[in-house]
Order: sequence, then structure tokens, then C-alpha cells
Amino acid sequence: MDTTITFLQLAIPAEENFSLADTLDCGQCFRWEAEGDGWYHGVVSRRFCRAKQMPDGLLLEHAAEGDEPFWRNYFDLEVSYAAIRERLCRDRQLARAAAFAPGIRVLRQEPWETLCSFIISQNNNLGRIKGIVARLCGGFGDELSVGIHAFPRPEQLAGHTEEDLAPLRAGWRAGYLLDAADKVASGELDLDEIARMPLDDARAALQTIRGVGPKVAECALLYGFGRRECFPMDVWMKRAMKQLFPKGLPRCARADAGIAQQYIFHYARVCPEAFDKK
DNA sequence: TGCCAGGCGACGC
DNA sequence: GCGTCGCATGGC
Repeated sequence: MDTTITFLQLAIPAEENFSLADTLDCGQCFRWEAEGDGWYHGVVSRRFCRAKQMPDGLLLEHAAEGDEPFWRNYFDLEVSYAAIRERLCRDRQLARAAAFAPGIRVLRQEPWETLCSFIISQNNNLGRIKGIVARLCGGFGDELSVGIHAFPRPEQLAGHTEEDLAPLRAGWRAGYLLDAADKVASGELDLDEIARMPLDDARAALQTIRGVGPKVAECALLYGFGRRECFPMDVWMKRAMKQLFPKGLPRCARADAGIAQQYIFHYARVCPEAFDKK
């Protein structure tokens, strides 16, 4: 058995203001767990790794040397968030929202996993979403090493019954997951093709899945397909937008709407008392 | 105990 | 097209 532990360091310029904790805890991903001492561990696209923020960037344990481009892409490190924030912060309210967690980056996650995760997210809370995703991986995904499972491929879910998925405790979302798996595994829906479609066509294609409406499609496109102009509106965002931007998102945020959304969402979640429930 | 959670589908109008 | 309701589950 090879017991060599590999480390990979990703340099991140200080002006990026990167925060691993805010990035992993802001509700966009569901497979990272905090270990309590600054370390996190998670599985991304069949790669298990531990991550810790260092003064000059990010330290990844168990990450292969050749995977540096993969991880840089995952953490969206080829994009300057300093420049994006500069554009967004021309608006005073956006500047206020971004100030709560300027180190957030919008991860570039796998389309299929992201789609399923946000199907599970509907009328649900972050803790439970993570639990259901963990049980989905444990029950149906490949075991990568002892106790560590990949997210199940569509064909590993397709053909199962809602009864088979009962241990997930996903409730009525189980049927939605199965419909997504059946459509993707059968080729009726081609996620690679969706990735290349004009945005409105991609939205419509995703919404042919039972249980995928405007919100879930928007999240899948933003987090899983890298469509940064997408702007998911959930209950938190609706509350925040009503107070902060009753006339809609300012112009300066148009191209980076998804990233603006992440700042606003996080602000609303960490300061719920600042926003009316109605 | 009731209320709520990163919604959606079915239904009535 | 729009409002309302129920939906499974678990934390508070």
C-alpha cells in the first residue's frame, strides 16, 4: 500500500482576499466538512482531498501534482475577484453586502452533481441537504477509498425505485432525482449539450426534468455550468432584494450577477435580523 | 407544538 | 397567467 501523502500548493494573490471558510460555508456546495482546526475535507469529481488556507494561498493534501489546473479551475482562481468586486462595489449596497464575506469565490462544480444537489435543496435546509447528499453518495456512489464515496453517476441511480432511495430520507425529492437520472442516463438530456446552449435554451432543457423549476435550473447553471450571469432567487434572496434593490440588481452587476448573488445571499443568511420575513 | 427550510407541481380561477 | 396548497423530513 502506498502511504505517501501528497501536497499541492495553490498560490493566491493577497488582493484576492480569498477565504476558504466563507467559500465552502456559503451554501453553494454540500460535500465539504470542516474538521475544526482550519482543515476541511471533501470529494470533488472523484478526488478526495483535505484543504487548508495558508497565508499565501491554499494547501491541498492528497491532491495530485498534475491536478493543479483542475483545482485552480474548481476554486475559480483564474478569475480576478478583486476586479469583479471593484465593478460590483460601484454600487453602495452591493459594496455593503460584499463586505460581509469578500473572500467568497463561486466554485466551478460538476454539472450532474450540482443539478442533483439543488434538486435536493428545494424546501430544505443546508444541514439536511448535506446529510441527504452524503447518504446518496454512500449508498450509490463508487467507493474511492475506505468510507469515501464518489457522487453517483446518472446510470448508477437510473432504474432504481423511490423505495430504493428511501434510506436517503429525501422525501418527495427522491422521485425528482430518479427522473433526472433516467433522463440523463438514457441520453434524453445531454448535459454536455446543455453546457453549450444559449442560456434560455439551457434553462428550458433543465426544466424538462420533474422537480426542476426556475430556481433549481438557475442554481445548476450558475454553480455547475459556470454561467456567471445566472441569478438564483430563493426565499433569502427575495427578502434581501426587496429591501436592498427593490428596482432590481444594478447595472454594474449584470455580467457578474451570480457572484453578486452569492454576496447578497450570504449577507441575508448571516444577518437574518436585517431583513423582514415577509 | 408549530414553524420553517436555497421550490415545485397540481389545481382552480 | 396567477395565487394557493400540499408535499417528506428534521431542527429549532
